[in-house]
Amino acid sequence: MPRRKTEPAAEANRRTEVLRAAARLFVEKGFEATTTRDIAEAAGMRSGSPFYHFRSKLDLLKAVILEGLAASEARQQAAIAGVDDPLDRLHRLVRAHLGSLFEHDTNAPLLIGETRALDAAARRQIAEAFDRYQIPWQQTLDALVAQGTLTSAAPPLRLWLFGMLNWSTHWYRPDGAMTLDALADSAVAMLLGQAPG
Amino acid sequence: MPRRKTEPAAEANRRTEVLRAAARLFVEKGFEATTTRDIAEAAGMRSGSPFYHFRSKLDLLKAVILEGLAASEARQQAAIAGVDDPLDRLHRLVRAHLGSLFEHDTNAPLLIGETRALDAAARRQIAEAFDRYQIPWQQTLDALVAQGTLTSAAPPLRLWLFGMLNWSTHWYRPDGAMTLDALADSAVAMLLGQAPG
DNA sequence: AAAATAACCAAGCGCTTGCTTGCTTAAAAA
DNA sequence: TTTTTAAGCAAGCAAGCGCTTGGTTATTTT
Repeated sequence: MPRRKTEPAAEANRRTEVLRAAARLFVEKGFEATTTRDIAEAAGMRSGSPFYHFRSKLDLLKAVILEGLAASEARQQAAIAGVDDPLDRLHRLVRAHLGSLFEHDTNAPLLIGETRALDAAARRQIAEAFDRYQIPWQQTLDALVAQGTLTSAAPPLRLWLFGMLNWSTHWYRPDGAMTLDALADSAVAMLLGQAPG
Repeated sequence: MPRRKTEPAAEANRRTEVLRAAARLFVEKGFEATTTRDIAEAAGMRSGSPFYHFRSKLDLLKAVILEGLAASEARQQAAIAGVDDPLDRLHRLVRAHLGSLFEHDTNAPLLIGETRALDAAARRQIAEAFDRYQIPWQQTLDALVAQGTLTSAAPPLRLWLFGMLNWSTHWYRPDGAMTLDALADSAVAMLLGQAPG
């Protein structure tokens, strides 16, 4: 029984609510520290009910990461569509990524560390999705080299960049003095060697 | 009964073996996913024995992080002792930090994320230790600004740098083609804006 | 030699965990 | 109107969890 008789047929899948609750808790407390009871309660259900929508807790983790990553990818595509200038593109990529980390409710990149718990097949699938996500980054870095703004775009550069952005979740607070735009500016300046505008 | 009658009085504290085993497992599988039985087995004990040396699993985590951090600090001090040139100092700081991440057996920086599990008092204590660890970094960055090698050393710069190094644990493999020295070179080059030597 | 201590082991307690099973009911399909 | 389906709930099971307790033995101290 759908626990609400009102709202005729509109409301979207209840599965999504479980997914969102799980994503938030996984990020907040970590995968292992989050119980399926926590998730059920956060979604307003009884303890066994999430298992109607997901076969196992691991399955739920996999879905959280993959669907969250897909959302970040969509956000990324929207941010750079039609933008040709490489520096502008880079800035938008950085800003969109930080947005996925701090603004969105399903921030997948944070959960890379939790993939430990998954089996090899799931890990490979997630790694492939991450690789796809990073393709526009490498292309943009290459373009910056071609126009002389950067001197080299060997693969480690992209990984350094990606890493420094992801780690910012350990120190940046969105409600602090620094805006997300300023954070993005700072990151780009760091990459370009503090050559200020 | 100390399980070995040989080795008269030499062998160091058995506590240390528990600590090391815990450190390795916490890094490998994460704090929550590691059971006290895992730790006991890795140290060659029965399941309850670690609790002779540590009051609780959380206490063990705290000790792993604090003592690991102290070891990294010692390594850091040894690396920069008597070195005056700022760029040389920076390079040594970076190299020593990567060494703590990949070579040492108790690599504390990786466990920052696991402090979630600890109470506020322990977290504060660890944060203070981390702040101490970062003091030489900020000093060196300031010196690089003073000599004109960097244009700015505002606090985010140090955090970006620290973050990109720490995140390298997600992609760098010490047994791969790239040596740790080369990795350190690459990181410094990234910070200086790819101005190659 | 006697007493104290350090460093465990063997056994298990109470609780939490992921997950299952059988039932129920609102809504949709026939 | 009857039947089927989607979406749960109530209850609980077996395994695993952190941790305790009471004893045991090699070593150290007195």
